[in-house]
Amino acid sequence: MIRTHDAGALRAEHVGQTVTLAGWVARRRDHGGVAFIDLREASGVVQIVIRDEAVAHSLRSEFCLKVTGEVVTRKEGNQNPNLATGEIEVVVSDLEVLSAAAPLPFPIDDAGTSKGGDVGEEARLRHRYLDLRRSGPNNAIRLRSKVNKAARDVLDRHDFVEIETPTLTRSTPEGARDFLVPARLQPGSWYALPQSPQLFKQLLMVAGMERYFQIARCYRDEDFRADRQPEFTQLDIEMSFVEQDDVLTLAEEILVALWKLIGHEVPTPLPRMTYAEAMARFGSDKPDLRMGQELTECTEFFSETTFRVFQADYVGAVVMPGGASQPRKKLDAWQEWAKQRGAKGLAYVLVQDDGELTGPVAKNLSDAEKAGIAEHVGAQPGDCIFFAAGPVKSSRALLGAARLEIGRRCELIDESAWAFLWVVDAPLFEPTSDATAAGDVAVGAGAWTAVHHAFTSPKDLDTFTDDPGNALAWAYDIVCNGNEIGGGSIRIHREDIQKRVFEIMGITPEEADEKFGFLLEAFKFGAPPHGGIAFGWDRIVALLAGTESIRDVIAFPKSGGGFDPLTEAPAPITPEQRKEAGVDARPEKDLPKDE
RNA sequence: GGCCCCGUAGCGCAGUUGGUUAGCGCGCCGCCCUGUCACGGCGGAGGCCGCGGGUUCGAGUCCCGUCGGGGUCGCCA
Repeated sequence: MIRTHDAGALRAEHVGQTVTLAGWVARRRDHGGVAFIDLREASGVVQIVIRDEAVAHSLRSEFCLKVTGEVVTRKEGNQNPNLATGEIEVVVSDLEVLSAAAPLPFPIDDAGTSKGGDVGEEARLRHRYLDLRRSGPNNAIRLRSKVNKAARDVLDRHDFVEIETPTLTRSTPEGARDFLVPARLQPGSWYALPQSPQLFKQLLMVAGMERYFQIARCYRDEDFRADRQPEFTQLDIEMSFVEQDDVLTLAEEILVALWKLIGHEVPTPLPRMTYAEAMARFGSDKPDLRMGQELTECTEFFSETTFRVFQADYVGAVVMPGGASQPRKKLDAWQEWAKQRGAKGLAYVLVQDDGELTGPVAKNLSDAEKAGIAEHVGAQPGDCIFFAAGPVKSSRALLGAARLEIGRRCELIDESAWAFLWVVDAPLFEPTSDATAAGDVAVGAGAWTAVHHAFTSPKDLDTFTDDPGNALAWAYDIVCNGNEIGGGSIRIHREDIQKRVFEIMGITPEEADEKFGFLLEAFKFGAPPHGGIAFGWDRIVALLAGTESIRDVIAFPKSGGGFDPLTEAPAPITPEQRKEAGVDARPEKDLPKDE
């Protein structure tokens, strides 16, 4: 090693020793005859003292240095209690510039950042290697490594086998767009990058691995969102001979180990809620339980109403505490907010301090309705009641979004809380019209499509064909603070059940064979019952790191549009590459169109 | 794909109802400084105001288009 000691580990006990350190110039304070440099490396920071002005003068921020010197006690009054190494300093006898640094595009040092303002994300990503020298981003990536290890430790205790699956493969059944890779050796044919290792992990169960996991890269070619990257990571797990509870218990053990890293004890078992209950109470399949303001069902309450808007399949409400005093302008803004979400608007009633109901909707209510509604929805004088009426699903979704917006605006969310929740008993199918509104690549042409995926086991094997809309699945999502951080299911391992599921989804045997015949074939050879879960690793690490964006916990993330500002990928290719890759090759026969 | 916001010095930002020489902080460069730790002092350099067009006597400022970034809904588990 070039260094004899870690700079950040030096303490009073090292006084008198001659040490050689290597690191970067974090800050320099040149006084002419004497200069101080904060030398930074992975272990921390130590102050080095240079008495040779000729040596010190040319040093600049982020020069990479090797220094040799004696560790000495700092004089009384010269200690720096803000530094772990603040009782000592290293008096340099020899200094070598290992590598000089050009002027920096943005400040690296924390003090510089606090002086000069936050750095924009684009600049940070363009010089991500410098960004990662900064303490915040650096710690986030280091935390991610610890998170990986913590999970591996738990899984190792349970005899899991870590197995890598291919990234050049066939389309997997998640339903997003695939990234495609041309196959040079078979012009006209393409690999797909996996949207998840779903099919492979099931094959590994057939292969007798029994307990598989992988920290797996997944690829989905969808439009960008704050939370999304075209490539992202899952902790992917699959287990044989298990039931739902077995998977949930293991998942909880992992979550406990992860949150322990940041000093939080997650109490287990985690609460569970059915999908139906989550939708009814929170208007969401991933409720944020850090706040109250649950939705109230008012369909029954308004069953006799003469107000035409409320003569609907569903009427629900959510209360905004203190919302009655909002100025007209703010109430109008809520309408805009609702319209942005594709709703016609957001009906509201203001409960005045004297209990009188006002607002445009109030005059349409009967006296009996006016007398009872505040109590029915739990509104106090001074509150605002928002209503949504119409189809159950969209109305609840609107109220659920309103609930969260109320939480933000009224600061009802307990930011210090960690609220975990299992959402179980998800529906097996949803009407295709919901899923494929915009030409989705959903598998199958039937009236129903799988909510999770086509291999999810029905809870009731006898009745699901009769009433697909109400059939429940052995599927579960783990939710933390309103984020879905993982999900999985017990899979179908019986051929007859799988056939019936395909049938309901309108997948013909031919199509099934074309898309995942290899899996169905595998299932003919004594497939064990199995199930699993996949965690959204980027989001989990972001939560643990306390950052807003998953970009902060990815070493080299992409920015909007899938562009990497550092490498400037994606990039055009040469005509030669184009020809060789076979991008333009005409296949002998085109496959039938999707849909 | 729809809607909203932002592009001004290396970085973070200001720039009035359109007005003459576009500012501030940090950083950078030079000189000085022997106990600082967000060191300090003096001096200096650095701008296609994203790009293209238009309105105007005059555009960083107003209009149209375009590119880039961010957010959000659609989409995506």
